[in-house]
Amino acid sequence: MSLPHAILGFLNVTPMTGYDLKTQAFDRSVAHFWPAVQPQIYRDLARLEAAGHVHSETEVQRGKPNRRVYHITPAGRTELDRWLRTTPAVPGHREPFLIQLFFGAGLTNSELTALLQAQRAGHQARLDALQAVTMPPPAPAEVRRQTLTRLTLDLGLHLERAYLNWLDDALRTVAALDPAPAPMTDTDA
Amino acid sequence: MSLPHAILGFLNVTPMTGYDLKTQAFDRSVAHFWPAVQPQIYRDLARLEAAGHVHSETEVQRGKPNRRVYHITPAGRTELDRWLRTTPAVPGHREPFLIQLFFGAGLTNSELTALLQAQRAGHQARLDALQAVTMPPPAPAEVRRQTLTRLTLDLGLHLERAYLNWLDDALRTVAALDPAPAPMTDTDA
DNA sequence: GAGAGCATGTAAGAGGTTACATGATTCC
DNA sequence: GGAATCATGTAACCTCTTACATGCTCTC
Repeated sequence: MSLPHAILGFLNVTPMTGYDLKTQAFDRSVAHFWPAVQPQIYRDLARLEAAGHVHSETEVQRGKPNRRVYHITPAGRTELDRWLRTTPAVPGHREPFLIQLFFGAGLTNSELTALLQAQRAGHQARLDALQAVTMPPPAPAEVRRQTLTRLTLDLGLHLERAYLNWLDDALRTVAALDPAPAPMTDTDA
Repeated sequence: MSLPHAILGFLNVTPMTGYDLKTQAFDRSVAHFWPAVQPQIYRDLARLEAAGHVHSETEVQRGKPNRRVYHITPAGRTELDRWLRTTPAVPGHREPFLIQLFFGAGLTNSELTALLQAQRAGHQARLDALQAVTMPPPAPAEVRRQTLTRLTLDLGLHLERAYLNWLDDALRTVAALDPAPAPMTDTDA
């Protein structure tokens, strides 16, 4: 139930269209901890409107498609405010790559290394992207907001660095493994 | 598409029932990077059987419900083997708590601290659970498998420690924030 | 002429969660 | 007497992803 609340959070700052939410809001600020695709944003906007948390007005444009601009309502603001104080459970972490590693005793050392290196490239790219984010110069009225934004970036940096450290450890560990063939199963042996 | 392959991975070691998979296999070894609930396991077993990757036999028991024991088929083994070599994308990370932090400038310092501390408790509990896992004594024939299992545990440890470090930083940062009221929105100001 | 940007959505499906339903045995 | 363990599933629902569909304008 977090995506609708993230939408409310953005609309609470300024009214926007679904398109704006996707390209300006999500993709540029929260994508690293809450990626959102476009059909989902439109669907949740429709639900939020049905619930009375937002309302929309169509702006006619010439030469461009009409814009449907969404505003937060007082009820939406109340809901956002309430949700911001709830305690979310720590989400379960799902890592397909670890399933491969866990069941990968039948792979050769070089196959394992290739898997690890592919992950390494992916996480390095993420770290690079996070490091490329620039924060605007601190404005006195925005210190609180900017500090919290900075913290969300910092978590990404911490986690990606930890992941990369582990990958480097794992690459060394795998390189040191006895390359003796490990049977896929007991019955194969 | 990882859960069916994890099931194949377990059945490749030994035949099991859906119940065994849930209570013996998933909950005791891969839950920290791939939690699975029971209806999902039964559903994927049905799909795997329809695809010819597993087949089942019913064992009649007295005093207990019948057991439906699933075995991997040669086709299932081929599929597992193929999948283990594919390169999975780095999954998007979703953290509801960071949405609260990102939009939490309207909360008081003590409300922010409470949110951080609730997360801290959750992640500390996870770290404790990971540290409580004991590995069996190394058996020569199992070195390769055990090393890979050890690595999956290590990633959990790395990430939970990094998360906790960040939470401690964040708690200090929030404590040092000017507690001046921050308006929820521009229009509220 | 091709591609990017603006702007709206629908349809279909995969994956995951929660609640419900049943029933015997064993342990406290 | 009550809870846990064994063992099967169904039903309903929510979230997220991918593919499809449309059409104009501006820039290269």
